[in-house]
Amino acid sequence: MSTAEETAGGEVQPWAEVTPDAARRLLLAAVEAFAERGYHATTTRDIAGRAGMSPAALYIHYKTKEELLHRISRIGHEKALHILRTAARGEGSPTERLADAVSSFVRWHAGGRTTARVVQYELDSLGPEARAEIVGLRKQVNAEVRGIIEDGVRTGEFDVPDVHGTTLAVLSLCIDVARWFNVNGPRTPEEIGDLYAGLVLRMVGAKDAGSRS
Amino acid sequence: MSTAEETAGGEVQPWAEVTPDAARRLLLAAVEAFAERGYHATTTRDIAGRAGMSPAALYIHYKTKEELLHRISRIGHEKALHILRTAARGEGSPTERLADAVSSFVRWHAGGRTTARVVQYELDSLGPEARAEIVGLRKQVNAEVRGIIEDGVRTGEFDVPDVHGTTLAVLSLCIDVARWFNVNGPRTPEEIGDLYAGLVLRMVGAKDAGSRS
DNA sequence: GGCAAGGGTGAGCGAGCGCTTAGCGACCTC
DNA sequence: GAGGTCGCTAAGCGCTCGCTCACCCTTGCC
Repeated sequence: MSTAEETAGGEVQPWAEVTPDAARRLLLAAVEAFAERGYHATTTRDIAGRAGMSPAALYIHYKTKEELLHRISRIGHEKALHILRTAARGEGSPTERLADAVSSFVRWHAGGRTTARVVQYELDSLGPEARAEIVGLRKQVNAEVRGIIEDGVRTGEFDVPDVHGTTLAVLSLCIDVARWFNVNGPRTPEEIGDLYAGLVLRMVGAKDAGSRS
Repeated sequence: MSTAEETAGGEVQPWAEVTPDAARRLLLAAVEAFAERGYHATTTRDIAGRAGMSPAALYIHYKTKEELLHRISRIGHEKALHILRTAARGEGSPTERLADAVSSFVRWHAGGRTTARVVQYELDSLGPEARAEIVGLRKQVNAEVRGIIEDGVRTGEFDVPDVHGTTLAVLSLCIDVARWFNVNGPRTPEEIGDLYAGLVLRMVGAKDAGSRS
């Protein structure tokens, strides 16, 4: 299930699209710093320092500190949406597709916790226009999950009295992994993904929820 | 289920213990500001302004800005722990106690979203000693929930292969309510609490999970 | 009335912030 | 080898930050 973008350490590196090299190094440094201390507590001097550059170098590649966060947030959300779409629009029953979606979404939040933290928790640090764009992406994320659940209800595989509320809860459960997951903890992203897929199948009342590991 | 501390607006006001009055007004202003913009993005001038005071007034009642966050975080965690303890150590079957714990815990996160946001998401803004103290409280919170689940497994009411992982997931689900809950949204804290209690009973494989609203 | 005590204010300190500007060296073109 | 371009740096601007300090007003006690 792991893609070519994953390193041995498990951290996803989907930043190949960012060029030139110096801009990518700055963006990576910003992701680390934002994840560790939060957007507002991070200084441009810190970002530039982590990238091995002077503070002024940042402004050659990015207009403002906020543009850095915006770029990170957009790329991250697009990646998350892509992961969910792949699972949601794949073949298989709604049960299989929901399990696939949850486990891969959770793996992304755990394995790429650094990025996921920035993506999920620094939304409010964006300005109004940037936030509006990101909110649009989040609605698409929501729609993908709701789509699978609706499919399962239609086929009779799921028993879900409140589709909207349950969709919200499922996504919420996955997203919060980025808050508590610890790389040095006892569980791998894969283990959390499997555990959560099973829990979510139970939440939607899937017929064979118990039969999965 | 609502306590005397709840106002008509649904926002909990457990700050009666903070005296004198000026100190409480400052703390309340800080809770609002931290919840809206985050600890690091909030200025002491903003806090004092919301409380109708000059910037210097803050330092009569609190040594630093961080002490404000520490006090808020401790009081909030103690309140959350008290809510969970009341449900966990009440009478009734594990199923009833778990449903009670989840619904009241969720109600607190939704209804007192302002406070809950600060309590749950600004932990990393505390210094090492203050954070260590709060982490201790969080472990007690975790233990209460795990205790109920273990009871349910023992009586055979629950079917939980991974007690620690499921405990983590249940708490995570409840806590994340503080991130997304919207006071102007379509659902009341009570509705979310009931919905989540039902979902959690399904997660632990409770026998009568489906029979609850 | 005298006066200490405590809650409050206006002004401002030193530091660090996001960001700008002038200029430098490596490289390409001809 | 002269000149232009690009990526980058050293220095620093204007501003706001957390926090302090000298002073003031109200209150209660004798």
